[in-house]
Amino acid sequence: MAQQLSTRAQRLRDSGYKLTNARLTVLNIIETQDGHVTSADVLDETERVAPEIGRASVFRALDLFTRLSIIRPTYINDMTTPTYVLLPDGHHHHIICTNCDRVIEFEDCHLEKLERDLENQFQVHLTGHLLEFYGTCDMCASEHPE
Amino acid sequence: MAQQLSTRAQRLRDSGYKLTNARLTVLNIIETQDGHVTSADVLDETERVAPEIGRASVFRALDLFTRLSIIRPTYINDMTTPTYVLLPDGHHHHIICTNCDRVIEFEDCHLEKLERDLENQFQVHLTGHLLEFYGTCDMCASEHPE
DNA sequence: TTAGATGCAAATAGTTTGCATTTGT
DNA sequence: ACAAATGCAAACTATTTGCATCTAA
Repeated sequence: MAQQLSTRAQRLRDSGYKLTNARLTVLNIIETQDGHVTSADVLDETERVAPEIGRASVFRALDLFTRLSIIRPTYINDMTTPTYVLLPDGHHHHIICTNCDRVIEFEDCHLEKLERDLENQFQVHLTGHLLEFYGTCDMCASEHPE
Repeated sequence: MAQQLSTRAQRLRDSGYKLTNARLTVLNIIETQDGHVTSADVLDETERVAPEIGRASVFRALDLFTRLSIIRPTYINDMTTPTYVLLPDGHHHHIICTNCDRVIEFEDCHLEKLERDLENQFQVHLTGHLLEFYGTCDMCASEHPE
């Protein structure tokens, strides 16, 4: 297991979890496809890259990463399978077209102040956030007669 | 079908969808439990209230309401089943404790300006948004040795 | 050394489908 | 009247489980 340790991998270890081949492989896949991945994407890629890793371990890793706020499952276009998004610096933002399911990512959210206010108000310690806007994109607006 | 038409029901009709018993029942269930519901919750309640409504129609309704930004599926504590949240005025905000899965809702998000900026920047028409913060709540902070 | 993590394959759930029938408009 | 939506039950698909084995620390 001679993979480089990403910051996130170190975070895993710091939280007391073993850096196993399954976990590092899954993490690496998610980081490489940096953006949105479904469990199916990860399963396929894992199968290709390291077929000895079992399906269950992939799900266990996704679950663990979610609890650590490394990724976050959301529903993009599929009711059945979540799409996992990396929370690069603890946050992620995108616009989802509810007509064609296209995803547009954007950077600035200006939520730092709100985050601090909420921490004070509710006495919580916040580690990340996800902001999703829904609507129709330009292509759908023009094509769509309805 | 002598139910009162909620604003959302009218929105359904205005969008050209039929106001069927299945849809109105599901919508009513979600509005009544106003907050978070899983598909299982809705299925159970539908079974209780109107057993003649088929499972498939419930899912079809949830899917339709999602596309209309009336509700939005999210992951609260279950990787497998989405929790649907009402987007009361097109938006919803909450804090999820990644340790105990408690959900804290809050009102103000001050995202109106960002929303308008994004509409201009990407030429989209936005109908709603969801903002989730992740972290640990006060109770977990005190109990948690780790 | 040993608790924690894995891989496997079978079991479980959750959701979708196809189609004849019904229903809102 | 008739396209749209439904209910049903079977088919699917995604995820989880139990357990013997393995491995990172």
